[in-house]
Amino acid sequence: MNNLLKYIHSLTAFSDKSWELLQPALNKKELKKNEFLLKEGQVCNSLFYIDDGYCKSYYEIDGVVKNTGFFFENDIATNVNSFGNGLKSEFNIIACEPLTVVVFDKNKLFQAAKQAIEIETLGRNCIRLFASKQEEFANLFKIYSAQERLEYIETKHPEILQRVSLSQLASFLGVSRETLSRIRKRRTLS
Amino acid sequence: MNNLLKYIHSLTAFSDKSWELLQPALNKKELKKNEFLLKEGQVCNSLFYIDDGYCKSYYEIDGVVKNTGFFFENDIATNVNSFGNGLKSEFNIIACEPLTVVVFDKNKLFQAAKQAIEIETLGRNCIRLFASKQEEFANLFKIYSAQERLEYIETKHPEILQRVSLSQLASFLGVSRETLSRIRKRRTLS
DNA sequence: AATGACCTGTGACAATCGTCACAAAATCAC
DNA sequence: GTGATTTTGTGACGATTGTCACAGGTCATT
Repeated sequence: MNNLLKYIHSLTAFSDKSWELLQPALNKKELKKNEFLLKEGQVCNSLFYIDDGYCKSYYEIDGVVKNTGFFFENDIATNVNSFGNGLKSEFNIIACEPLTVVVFDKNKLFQAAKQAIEIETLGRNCIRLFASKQEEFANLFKIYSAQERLEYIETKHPEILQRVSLSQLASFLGVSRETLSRIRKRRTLS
Repeated sequence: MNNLLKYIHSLTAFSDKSWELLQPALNKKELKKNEFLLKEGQVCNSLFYIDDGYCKSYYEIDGVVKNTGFFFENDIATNVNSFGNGLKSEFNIIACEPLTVVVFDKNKLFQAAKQAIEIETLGRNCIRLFASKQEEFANLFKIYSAQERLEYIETKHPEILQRVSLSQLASFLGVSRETLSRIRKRRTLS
């Protein structure tokens, strides 16, 4: 839990008492590669703090996998829409490597937040970071071409390229595997 | 302020006392068409509750306008990244019609939130809605084609089509104006 | 060494898209 | 109403992309 505590302190002031109050909502969990954190159709009642390893979110449409997000150490993975509104999730979250997460249980988290405003503030900050990330990637598609999106990831988020295969990255960039391969080729020629 | 109060009550339990504590952070403002709520390069220190009219966020890249979001009545408009981290905004927010907004001042809001957990919770819920919306639109680009994105907007967010011109909508969908026009033509022929 | 699973590249071809240019239609200001 | 401005549609053409098919490479396991 040390990584989590550091992460929390980087986000907001957090007393020992708040940390104690938060404990009942936390649950450390180890997952094997390809185990699900969240399945399509389920309601998401958890936030997943990624302690070690990484996971991805993906839609499966007509049998085709479309990756929508990658979550590494010190990220929070969840389905905000399902978590916040109690709706069924339209996508999956799956471990891409052996994965260690700290699971925040929604109900117990809300109970704890009522007792300590620091926990409420922590929640707000977690969601703020999440929103910030989503905004960043949503805008990528509106202002950049496929090639520019790749270059953006290369400069601003090299960690993704270091750990995710190009096949996996392609749908995240909104292009086919073959197109991503050709974009890379085009550049080396010029 | 009636609309805002209803909006708040739809999000979270909110006492009269919290409402009073919140007042110093609020400031009603009227803007003409094409007035800026936020300019590129500025730090965003406000949340804008849209009371009447609508506005949009856009990047201007090499002189070309790229719309990234539209905000209507009962939406909150802001730059989460700038607001949360105190960074300069990379995009603009501008009134598309005569606009009435309630401006939340960041510092005064945070001060009020320290005194009432209900305000802190309100903040969390506002950001949660924002994150939810961003996630929805970010995923659109990863899982759908341009035509499918248009159809998604038509069925799930018809209010955008009713109020925004097709020229304005095009960059939001990540295509050129001409392509959007042809997608519409293609469909009427089949 | 052999096997199988996965990843990457590439050729061919059709579909889609961006850009430039211009015209028609709709809207706005006076 | 009239002229100006904005919006939308469309033709032409080159660039980019998706799809299908196949080949070579890497890596872990046996």
